[in-house]
Formats: sequence, structure tokens, C-alpha cells
Amino acid sequence: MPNTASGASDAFRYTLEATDPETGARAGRFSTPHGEILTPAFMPVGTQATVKSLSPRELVELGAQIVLANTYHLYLRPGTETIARLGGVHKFMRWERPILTDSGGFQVFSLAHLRTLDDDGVTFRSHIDGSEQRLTPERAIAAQEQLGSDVMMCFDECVEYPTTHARARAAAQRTHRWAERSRRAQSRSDQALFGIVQGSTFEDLRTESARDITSLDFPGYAIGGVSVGESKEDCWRVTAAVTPLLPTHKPRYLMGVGSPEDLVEGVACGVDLFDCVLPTRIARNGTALTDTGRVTLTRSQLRTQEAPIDATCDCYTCRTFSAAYLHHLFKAEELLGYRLASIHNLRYMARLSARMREAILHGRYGAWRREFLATYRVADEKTRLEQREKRTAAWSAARPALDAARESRTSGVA
RNA sequence: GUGGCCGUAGCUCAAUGGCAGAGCACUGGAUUGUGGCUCCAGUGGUUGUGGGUUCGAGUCCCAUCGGUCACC
Repeated sequence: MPNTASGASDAFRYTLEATDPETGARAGRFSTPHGEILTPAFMPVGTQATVKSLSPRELVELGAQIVLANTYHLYLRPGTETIARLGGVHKFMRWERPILTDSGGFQVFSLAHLRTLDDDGVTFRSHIDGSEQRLTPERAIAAQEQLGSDVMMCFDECVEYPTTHARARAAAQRTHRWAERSRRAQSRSDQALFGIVQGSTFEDLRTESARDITSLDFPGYAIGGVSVGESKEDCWRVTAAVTPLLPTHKPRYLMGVGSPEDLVEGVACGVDLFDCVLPTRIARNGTALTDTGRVTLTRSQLRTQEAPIDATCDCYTCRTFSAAYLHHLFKAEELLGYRLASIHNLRYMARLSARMREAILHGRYGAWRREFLATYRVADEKTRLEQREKRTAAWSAARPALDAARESRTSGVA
């Protein structure tokens, strides 16, 4: 296969427009075959070729510039081959703007079961029907080429947190070898392939990984392996260690981050792109994002509030409905509540990105960031990490029972 | 009218005569390369009412009120 990375660099130009003198925050433009992305930008997550509960028309209206789709999910269902026959993922989901696809690496580690890992790839069981599957760097790239996304990600190994230095090092080195194979496997020139920096919370490994991955000259770079249960301090320490080692003329993408306050921090570290399930997930669970922090929509205080959930917001939800109505929808578990809250939270993230960009272009991001963080209320981190651990444990404990139920269904015993 | 059964948290129900509890609901949180899931914490009681037996009663006895079923 011809190496097409240099050909791709023309189609995927990143133009740096401004750098904040105080923090190093960047404003730029990233061009793709399906349009230009103004950065910093937040990418809504559309796991199964849909941003849950929303139509493409609504995503355009709320200002989404690019969405993320998950290769792992689409590979298992309906199958990337099927999507290729239907004309690719843009046509399939009727989204005409840019799409970034995850490689499936993270999902294999977080969702699949009974996985066995070797240097060639990963064998695992589908979380949908228990069938045995195998992904390698080559297959992950082939799958993403069948999807036809604008930006593909290298197949990587994301280690769990916490982990040992030795294990993190082995995973980062394997990620490097897999990045070389991913790059060699690429055959299309109308898709960009991003490399991923790993190394867990160890700065020396992050530095080593950044050096290895950038030597492969990808059109963009991601920082992976964060937002997996580590402290904020670790997350920002690692991010701040990596971004100075990445080329200034390529986009940087911090995977799986984040919340509004995390975007503000990430941008201050010099990150351009973010994706996170949090805004849409907490929307479905009844939490709205505002400049003063998160608002639980079921709180009784909102039962009679005629004003919208965020008076400063210009989204369809806030222009049209009272907080009392959203409160009612969530108490009654009505479907419209999931949609209206998702519209609001994604509009909030789009506006937040635009506000940061504006501040950077005016050379006053440092001050803007201080003002934002002064009024944005965040949850206590100790509570956050404790609860995360308990939820993870509950999820793992429930899994065998779910698998057994699935097993008996598929084998026809039950 | 007679007989049986049942009255415990807002609801559905637990509790050998020995610290009155659970689920749901309600209140407040959490959710980070997707988990419409889930988790954490909290409020809430004259055990229908009045007597009695007992060291001790939601539990046993009597009365009474309410519900319910069967039979006149």
C-alpha cells in the first residue's frame, strides 16, 4: 500500500490563528473534506452513528462542527462492510460535516469481555452477542476506511488506572508499534490518521511516547489514556507534559475529555479538540450545564420556575421551555426531556468553545479562564473518585449475570 | 347480622414476645475515548384506637373503629 500521509496533509491543513501569550492556548482552523473546524472545538459523541436522541438537523442548529463515531460499535453492528455498501458513514447517518472515528481500541478494553491481547492484536467477545471477534491495527484501519470518516485514529492500547510503570511502558511501546502498522495499513488519501500518545500517569513514558509517535509524522495527535479514573492533577500534569512536545502546526486532541471546566483547562494546556460522553450522558440523566456549574433538573426548586434553565443560553430548549417543564419531563421520565437537555448541553459546549476561541483571538484567554473558574462550581474530587470506583465495581459485579442471561438466551436453554 | 382474615413509612410489604426494617416514592449529589444504565447519601413511624398480661408487646388477651371475604 502506498504511504499517503503526505498527500493527506494538503486536505487536512491546520492553520494556527492565535496563541494566548499567558497560557499558550491556541485558536485555529482545521480543514477536512467535509468542511473546516474552528478550534478549540468540542466533538459530540455519536457512538452508534447517532448522537443519542438528536437528529443531524438539530446538531447543525446547535452548532456542532464535527461528531465522533465509534468503530467498535459499528464494526459489531451493523458491520462496517454494510455501512461501506450503503455509501459510508456520512451518508448512512445523513451527517454532511466532518466525522472522527475512534479506533475501537478503548472499547475493546472497556466493553468487550474475555479479551486476550498479543502483540498482533486483540481477541475478544462482543458485548452484544458474545461472539468471538478479533481486531488488529490493520483491521481497525480497514474498518475506519469502510466507514469513510474524515479523521481515523490509530489502534492503541489504553491501560487501566492505576497501573505499574512497567505495564504502562509496555502498552505505550505496543501503541507505538501499532501506530506504525496503522499508518502502513492506510490506503485512502481522503482520510487523516491521528497518532495517539500513551504512558498512563508517568511523565517519562509520556515524553518517550510523544517522541515515538511524532516521529511517524501524523497529520494530528491525540493524548489517550486519560479520564480513566485518575485525579485531575495527574490528568493535567500529563497533558501539560505532552503538548509542548507536539508540533505546533498540527491539531491536538485530548481523548475522552471532558466537562466544561476540563475544556477550559485543556485549552490552557494547548489542546484543540475534545470529545466526551459526559455532556450528553448527564443530559439524559437530568443534569444541565451552566456557567455556575451543573444543575440537577429534578431538584424541587425548579418545579415552578418559569424562567429557562439557563437565562444566558440561546439554545432551542432555553428559548422555548421553562425550567419547570424540563423538571416535569424528567420526573415523568418523558423522552422529550432527554432530547431537550441534550440540545442544551451540546449547545452549551459549542458556545463554550466559541467563547474560548474568541478570548484567545483577543489575547485575553488567561483572564477569561480566571473569570470562568471563579464562578463555576465543581464537585468535590474525593467524592467523585470514590463514587466512580463504586460504580465501576457495581458494573463489574453485574456483568457475569448479564453474560449468563445472554448465554442462556442465545443457546436456547431458557 | 354471624364468622374468618387483614390494619406497621406516601405506596407494597417484612420483623420466635427482645434495638421497627426493605423495595419503590420523596430529598440532595455523582456520571469524562457512551452505560437512556447505575451508584452514593439522606428525610420519613404514638405499629388504626383504647385497655390488659409481661422484666419487655408490632407480635399474646379484651374492647372498639376501618377494610375485606364467606355465610344468612
